[in-house]
Amino acid sequence: MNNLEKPRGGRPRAFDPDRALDAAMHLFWEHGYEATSLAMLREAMRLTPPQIYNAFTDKETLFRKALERYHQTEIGFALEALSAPVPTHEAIRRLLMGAAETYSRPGKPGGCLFISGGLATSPQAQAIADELKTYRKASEAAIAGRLEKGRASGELPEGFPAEAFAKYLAGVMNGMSIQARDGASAEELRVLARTALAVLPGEGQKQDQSKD
Amino acid sequence: MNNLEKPRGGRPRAFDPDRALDAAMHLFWEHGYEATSLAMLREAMRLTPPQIYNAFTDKETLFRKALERYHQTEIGFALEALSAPVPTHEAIRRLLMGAAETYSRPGKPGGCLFISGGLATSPQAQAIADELKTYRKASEAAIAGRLEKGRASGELPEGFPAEAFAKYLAGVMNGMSIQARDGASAEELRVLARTALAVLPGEGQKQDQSKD
DNA sequence: CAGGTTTCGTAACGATCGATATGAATAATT
DNA sequence: AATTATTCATATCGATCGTTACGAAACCTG
Repeated sequence: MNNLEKPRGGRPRAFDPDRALDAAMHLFWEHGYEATSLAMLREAMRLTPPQIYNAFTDKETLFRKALERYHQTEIGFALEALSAPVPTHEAIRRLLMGAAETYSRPGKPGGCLFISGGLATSPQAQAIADELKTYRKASEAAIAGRLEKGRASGELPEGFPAEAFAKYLAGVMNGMSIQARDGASAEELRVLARTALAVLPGEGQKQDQSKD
Repeated sequence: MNNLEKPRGGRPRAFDPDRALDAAMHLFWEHGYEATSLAMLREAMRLTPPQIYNAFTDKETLFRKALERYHQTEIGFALEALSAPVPTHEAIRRLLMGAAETYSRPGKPGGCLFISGGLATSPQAQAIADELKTYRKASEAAIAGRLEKGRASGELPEGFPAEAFAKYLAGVMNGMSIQARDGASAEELRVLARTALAVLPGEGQKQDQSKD
């Protein structure tokens, strides 16, 4: 499982597994798990089928590793925002603004892989759908954790419904992902995010639609 | 194209096309366009392949007719809400609350067919993805139209950004669709909708989270 | 250099995909 | 009754799906 493990011998790889995984990730990001065929992967990764299967076991394992890589390389903004030593409102603002940028980055597929990867799947790919759902639920839980922290510190009201609010914020981010896929620009997503932020207590509750 | 047109002769159909189309619609709703195979459709519609192809031309046409039927039979709440002779805030409230119910109806697939039907597709199904996007954009435009009407009538402020707000509301509904697919209950979706509504001017701007 | 190990390229596997050819069966029309 | 039109059921089409034998090639260890 570790890329750093040295083999005891044998013919060396003629390709960089991480670069190949990157190509696969972008393809899954664009077309989803099931709609991405081995033929497409073969062309994008510039590998033969046996090379893919030797390095990544099978299509499902390749997709799971693509998810891990996406989590590590593409959406670090989320953990950064939620763990930054800033007020709760600012943390959530960074989260939504980061999503606005990340979901509409030029040269990358629009939206979030955790959604585009497979929302409605065939029964055979149910495990993949479940895996993606797990990632989405983890995001929602992370938001809830940050909000509860804000409530504990007194930034948010006593009876603030952290979980319900996290479900709202996660829902907004999911919606942004779809809007991004439908062509929304980074600026449009920022405006959407700013509107969504207006319901969160803190930061003086400004209701205007002017730019930052 | 019309179900009411009488044939000049020939053997009569041994099935009800509308019931068969309903079965297909639910299957597409659950699994999306590409992940729904003819074998699955054959079983759910209780028809043989030639029956399906004779009545609906091909899989793509069947899906498009399923979209039309979904639009007519499942999401009438949207047009009702937006065309009802009620204040703007109430119209939008009905829209979001209707979505909360419709996206989590027992016995039906979670979420909205216009999203679950195919968000990320193979290149061969690009036309289907475009068609779904057109439906989503039409929804957003309908919301924008209702908001502009509210602005024109003086219910909303002079410079109210109807289109940007419509993009926010459409995004929230898209997010609700995904939350519904991830198992959110009608009540959870109503809470989400109520939170989202708080940013819309009118109705006294109440910020509490209590039930209706 | 011989033995062991891993990856290489070529070719093809069985399963499933969407879609159809074929001819019998059932209706309205003449 | 004969003709025409449409749907029926059976069987199967070629293409693509994910996956894998197979043997040669390229490295490390002894």
